[in-house]
Amino acid sequence: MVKAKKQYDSKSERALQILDAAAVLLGESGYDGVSARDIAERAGVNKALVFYYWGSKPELFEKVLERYYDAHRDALEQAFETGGTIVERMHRVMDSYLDFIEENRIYPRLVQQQLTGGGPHTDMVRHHLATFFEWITEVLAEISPKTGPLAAKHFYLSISAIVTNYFTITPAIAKQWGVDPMSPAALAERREHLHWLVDTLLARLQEETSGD
Amino acid sequence: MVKAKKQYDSKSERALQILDAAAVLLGESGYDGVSARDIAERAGVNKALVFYYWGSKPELFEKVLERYYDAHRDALEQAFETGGTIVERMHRVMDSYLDFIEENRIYPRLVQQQLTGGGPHTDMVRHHLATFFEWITEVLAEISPKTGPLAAKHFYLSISAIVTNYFTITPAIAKQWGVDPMSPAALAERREHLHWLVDTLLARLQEETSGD
DNA sequence: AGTCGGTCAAACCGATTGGTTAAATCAATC
DNA sequence: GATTGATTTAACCAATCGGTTTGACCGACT
Repeated sequence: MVKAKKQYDSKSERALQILDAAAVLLGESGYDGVSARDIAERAGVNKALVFYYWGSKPELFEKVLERYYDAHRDALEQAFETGGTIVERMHRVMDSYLDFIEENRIYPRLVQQQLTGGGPHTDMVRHHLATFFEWITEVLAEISPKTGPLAAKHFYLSISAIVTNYFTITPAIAKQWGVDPMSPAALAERREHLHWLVDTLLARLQEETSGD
Repeated sequence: MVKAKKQYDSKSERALQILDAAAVLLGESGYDGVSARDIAERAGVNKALVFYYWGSKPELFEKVLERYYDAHRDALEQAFETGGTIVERMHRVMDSYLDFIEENRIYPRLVQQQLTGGGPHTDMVRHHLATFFEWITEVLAEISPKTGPLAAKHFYLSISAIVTNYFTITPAIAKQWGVDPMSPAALAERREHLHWLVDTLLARLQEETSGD
């Protein structure tokens, strides 16, 4: 499911089974909505094994989040590092973000859960958001004023919101949406929309800031 | 807290105390993270009274959500109904939405919780989202194509995402944000950002669709 | 004085929670 | 074939969950 990191390779197969099962259930029902027994059952494993491998419930879910955050950071790091124009860089970042979410569809759900009061790991989310916050404000620093309504931080919020919320909202309005929002065609169309949107915003932003 | 609706006026003061306490705690910790004992304690009331007035935990939280949804719909209904240009109408809708959230800051948290797997009331959220979906697609129908990446449904998603996510994300990055994100000055600045953003999008959208 | 609805405290219920433990199983080693 | 260490199991624990029940208390009305 999530691309394996070195530190997880050393874990036994059974341990990763449990981690994967925990991730799925956490994404479905949230921290307090999932029991250790649910996880064990889903993983096809005895409940004691959950604690044998992962210590406690908060520790287990910490590892679930950590694995996703690490994978997310790895996925976006390259996109940020390489050069090009601002528009090119933003497209690359957004595409990497979309690629990652499409491969890990429960990820935006996990993040939103943490932000809206799910579990005991809000500090992790905070630190993780801060990282991307710094990255994207650095990219936009060239054309975005340091303060005011066109500051980079506002665009960071707006863009990350429109990228992620598609995956948390559309499942609830699939009927109105017409087609399956998670079908390849629908996902491609959404990506086009986001490209158009970012292009439009950056174009006017460049106009205004160069004119000052 | 939430503007009282007629149907709640008939309820006793104690009953509303409990409802308010439930709303606050639900916003903080989510459906499964709050116990009936917590609610009673917060309301300064005996636990038995919670069930005496509201029957059961799911019923109580259903009423919490219902009260918010009703208030939200009432707040936006007027904004949609009255006329004007598309840009004017969109501004009015967005401002009404922001006014409502600023007065009820736990509301976007409750919605996100429901969307990401919190409680047993996903159908209510679905129905509620569907209502706004129809409203806003109707407003945008004049300048938005019926299909493709510039269809109204995409803008509905994008705009509602950037409006609400400010209130769910900024509390987690308050340090990086510089000022208190919920201060009047910060809220006004965010509102300016959103106006600029919507104006920019609608302007280019009108260009493109009139040129076809 | 008696009654009534609202409120309280507290005991209580079965079910479920996170977590532990001691014994059983098994493959690999000697 | 005995030993070992890793893995598996079911039984078990105290605490908490949603929800109920009983009985007393209180102020307001008849």
